[in-house]
Amino acid sequence: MEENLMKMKRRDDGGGGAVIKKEKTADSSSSSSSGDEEPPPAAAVAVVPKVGDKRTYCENEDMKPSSLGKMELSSSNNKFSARSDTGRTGTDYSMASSSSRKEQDEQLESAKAEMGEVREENQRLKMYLNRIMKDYQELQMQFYDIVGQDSKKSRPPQENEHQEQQVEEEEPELVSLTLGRLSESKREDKGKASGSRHGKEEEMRGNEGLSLALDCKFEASKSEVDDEPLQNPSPVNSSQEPKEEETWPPSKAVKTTKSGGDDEVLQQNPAKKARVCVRTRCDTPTMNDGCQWRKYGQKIAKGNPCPRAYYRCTVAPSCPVRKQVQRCAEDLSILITTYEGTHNHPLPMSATAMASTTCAAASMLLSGSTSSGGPNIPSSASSHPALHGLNVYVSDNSKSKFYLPNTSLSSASSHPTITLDLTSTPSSSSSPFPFNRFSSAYPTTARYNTTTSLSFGSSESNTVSWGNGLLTYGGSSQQQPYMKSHIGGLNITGRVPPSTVENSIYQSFMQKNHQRHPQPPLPDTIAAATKAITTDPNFQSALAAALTSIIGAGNNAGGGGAESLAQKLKWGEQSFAVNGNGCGSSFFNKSPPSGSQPGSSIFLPPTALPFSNPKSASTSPSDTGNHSN
DNA sequence: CGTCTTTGACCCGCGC
DNA sequence: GCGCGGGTCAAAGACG
Repeated sequence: MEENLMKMKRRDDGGGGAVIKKEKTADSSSSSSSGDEEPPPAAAVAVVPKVGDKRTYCENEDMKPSSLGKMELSSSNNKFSARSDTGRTGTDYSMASSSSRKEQDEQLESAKAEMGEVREENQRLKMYLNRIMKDYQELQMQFYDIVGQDSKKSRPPQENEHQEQQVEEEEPELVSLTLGRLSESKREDKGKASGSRHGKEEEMRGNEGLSLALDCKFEASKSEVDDEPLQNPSPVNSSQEPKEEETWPPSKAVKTTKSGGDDEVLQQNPAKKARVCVRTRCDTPTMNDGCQWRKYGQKIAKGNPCPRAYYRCTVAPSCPVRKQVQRCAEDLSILITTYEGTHNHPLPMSATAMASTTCAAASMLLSGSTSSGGPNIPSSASSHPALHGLNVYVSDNSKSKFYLPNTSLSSASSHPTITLDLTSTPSSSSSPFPFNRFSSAYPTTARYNTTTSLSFGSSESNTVSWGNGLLTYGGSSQQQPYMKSHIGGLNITGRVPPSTVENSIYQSFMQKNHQRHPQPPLPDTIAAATKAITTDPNFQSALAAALTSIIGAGNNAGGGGAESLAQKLKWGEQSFAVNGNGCGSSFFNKSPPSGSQPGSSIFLPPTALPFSNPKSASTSPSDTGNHSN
């Protein structure tokens, strides 16, 4: 046993560099291949006239450039298509004889009508955006309030032996999240201020419009500053690790690792081996979550033809974190990643988002399971908006059926598992809409269905670390208009006055889309969740991850309307370097060439799923298609 | 040559 | 107690 551990350590030590190297290679390759993944904008672009394209429109006197601009902003391809035809018709009739006057007038009228519609839509969209902005600002303010309160609460020292309780109580308080990554300079500052959480927050607050500092009290005190956490594990954002370590006692690691800490944890709470299951849409073998993983096994689980791959975290030699990666049997495009354990090392910037999310989920799970007392943890799931905006299911394998219909992770041990459904599309439904994701496949637990879909990792076209999760709803690029609603959905997650958001965002969404997606977004659930947001600090980390992901998407936004939207989403966050520098370079260090996907950078079509590129297998390379056993 | 992935074998827990 | 299935190990091959 000891021998093996040492062996492993040696291998892990050496493996890290190689993995990184490989990852970089993968990045470059993927980024270069982004063009291939580019959504066929031909149709959309060809149809959508540019503002300056007067040849198309200006012959029609009623087509004003300003209106055209708005039209373009609305990014409604279908409508553009219609209007484009109209424009061409206008060209024709300018050469027509006066006998066709009536016909021209009719066309003109229809064009005007369309313009009116478009304007209205633009107005609505602008309103949405404004609301989003306002909501965000309010949320930010409340967040700061919460952070302030938490920091005060966390002061009282609890040095008793019951770390489990302590952690569960303190964990939310330990989190100080940074929404939106920092520029290089900011990172430096951050590092310098690692010991002073409040100072850092204030600093960021002052300098950046969007800042929730990821930090951990435990770690911050003992950790050093490092801008390159990968190479030198002295943490800039090491927040998750200590928390997770205490809240997610790794089952196997406890067995194999003789360290006292783990034993302690195990003894304290042997039954609680929380797992966080993340469902994502990903074409690639694994989702790039920013960590380095080494595959150590693969098995075909019963009920799922797709093999399950087992990975160990190799960022640190002794890191007990493991993850299982498996394709969903129902929808092979869905990747199910189950994290178990806690990083005992600083994480790369790109990995903090996922870690914080999973940490929040685990915290939510554990705290809920302890407090609610029910094995199914309904109260936990329903009362924890921590991951609202993601679909969250909580299951305790000891009782309830694991949410994955064809997967049973429960047999080995009692693993309370929380599932973050980051797939925006139903696995089996033809509808690409997240609202429709109520399916029998998830029978057990509360679900927060929102419009938010956080797609982790990098895509072949948008090669980014997971932290650069892209906001996508899994639809085609032609569904871009919905994007705004999705963003609204996210805002709902952080929105404190729920009624406003629900009414504004969801209503708007439903107004626009309920024809195609008649299923309501469970307003009660949303209301409860949003209401609980104000009281649950766990939300912070999930929100951080979510917003970070979205902002990362904005960072990747190439241009056009998406870019402007993304820029607005930055909320004044200047440190998001569009070119992939600064925070973008670190956290979203794999930004694709901007403009490669005009007007749709945020909205990756399903063909360009924002996940790890196959070559980035370094993080978890093996193709799960390989079968063994 | 060193490292990583693959994969068959083994271990262990759980249910019957 | 036995079988099943999940999880892990470790030798061998692959890869850079």
